[in-house]
Amino acid sequence: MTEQKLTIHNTLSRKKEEFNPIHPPHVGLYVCGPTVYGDPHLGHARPAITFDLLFRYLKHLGYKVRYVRNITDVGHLENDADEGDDKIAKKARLDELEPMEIVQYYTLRYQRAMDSLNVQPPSIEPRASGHIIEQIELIKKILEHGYAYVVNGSVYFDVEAYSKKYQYGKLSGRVLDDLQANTRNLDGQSDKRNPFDFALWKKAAPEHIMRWKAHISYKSGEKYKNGQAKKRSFTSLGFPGWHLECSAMSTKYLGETFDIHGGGMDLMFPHHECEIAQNVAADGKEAVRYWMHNNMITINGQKMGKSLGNFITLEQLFTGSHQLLQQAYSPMTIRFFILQAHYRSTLDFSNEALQAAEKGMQRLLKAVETLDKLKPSDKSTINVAELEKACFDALNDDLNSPIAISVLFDGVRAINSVNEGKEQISAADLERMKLLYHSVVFDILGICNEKTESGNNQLTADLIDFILNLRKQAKANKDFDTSDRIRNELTRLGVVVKDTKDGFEWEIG
RNA sequence: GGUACCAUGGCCGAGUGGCUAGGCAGCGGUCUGCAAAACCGUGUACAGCAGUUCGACUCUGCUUGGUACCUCCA
Repeated sequence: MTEQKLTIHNTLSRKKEEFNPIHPPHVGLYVCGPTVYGDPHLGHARPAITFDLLFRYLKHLGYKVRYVRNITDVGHLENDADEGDDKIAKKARLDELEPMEIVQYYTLRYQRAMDSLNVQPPSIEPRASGHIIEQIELIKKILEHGYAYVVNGSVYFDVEAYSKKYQYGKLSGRVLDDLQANTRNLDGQSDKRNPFDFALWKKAAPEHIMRWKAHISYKSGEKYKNGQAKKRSFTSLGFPGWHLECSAMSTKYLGETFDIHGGGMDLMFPHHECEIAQNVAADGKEAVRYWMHNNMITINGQKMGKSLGNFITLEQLFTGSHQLLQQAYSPMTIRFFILQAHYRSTLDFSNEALQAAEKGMQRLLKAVETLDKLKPSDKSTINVAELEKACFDALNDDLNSPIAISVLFDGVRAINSVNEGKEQISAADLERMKLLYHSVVFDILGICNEKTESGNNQLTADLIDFILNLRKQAKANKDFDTSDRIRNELTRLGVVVKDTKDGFEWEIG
């Protein structure tokens, strides 16, 4: 369909690169999912929708994609100090619930929100807690290769040792010396040799409610006099470090090397940096070919984040129940809003911007409906091929959805002009146009028409049609008192009446 | 403090060394009993200063302002 190939921006090289999968037609895609200890918010929607677009587009291009998006349900600490709390354990303690109750509750809330945003479920959605064994195996390998050390039952990654051979910080552009100088050291509390070391396994205090027994035996670097490697072993009741889960699960489901790893830009350091280090330390090679990072959503120019307390949950957005919101915004409005900005730009939230997105999307969807009503002519005065090319060129250019959408809007004007008889379209071009809009709008951008599915059943629809036909009669008889009364009453009941050339339209608003 | 990034018309938001992105709002028009809706048309903006260039919003330097990461965050 297109001559141009898909290029994607690789964070590693900071350049757009042509996308070539390792084992075509298969593509392995891993994206960092949520830590399920709170309601999903607008920030969660961005990576989900960004990588949903990628997922959908790769499939459109004919690739067979295995998309893995994890659920973090253990190991994500409140802070990096040794006394750091596990987020889920903490929430569980506060609410007097089993940690897995918290996990279950928020996982379902997340999935439901993603569903309403028309985000397709990933192929595999693994949980960290279900992969403790894999994570312990990984720790063992890293210990045997000499890039980790054991202190008081906890295991830490030895960044300094790793840096002698490999470049720690290459993804985020950080230099070890800077890290050394600038990392906060919480005085004396730490078992770590260096403040920038990170935990692979944390020994848990007895009151810690989420912990697993790890029995780790490994060949240490030390040797007996006869040359045999000394074996060491220890048992520790604890839990895995946050960064470990993604390394373990991506390797398990996508292999030691795979194509694309995505996530929010805020995860670049330290999370993804640590992930690279863990994979290299364990297997001697980097796992990921292309790193993709979406930018943040801002609110009044400031990052929206859980820790900043300025986030809006998706439910609040859908229902309009937040002091910053002037109205409710439908899931599709949110989706369209996010797609109207490029995924690597920050996107500023405002009521005005969301309202603009809402109206724009309605215009686009209306035109897609109009497309089905168009009458073909002998020839075309509009260039569908050019439109199509511009649209796919944009998508191929690092998923430039805002440009693709702007091209679609050019087409909207053409569609409306044909409808008004100002332009003409041939039967073949009309088919091509329909195919283009259906595949780009519905399949790739994943926009669906929400209007039709609101709770109005057939009886209601028939009744409203009946009443409006009475009004139409009244109008024909110039009985405007009656016609206005009907319109006003329907408006009061929430039915928006729109007069058209040959009759009326209505919708429940 | 260190390291990045950004600065575009009323708002959101693309992009480029010379040729109008797009959406929303506004304005003008078509339609209409009125209104609404819908549709059509319409806007030369690119933080400031200096430099490179035939030509810069786009390249370079400086200034100012802002943001992010360095601690958990999508």
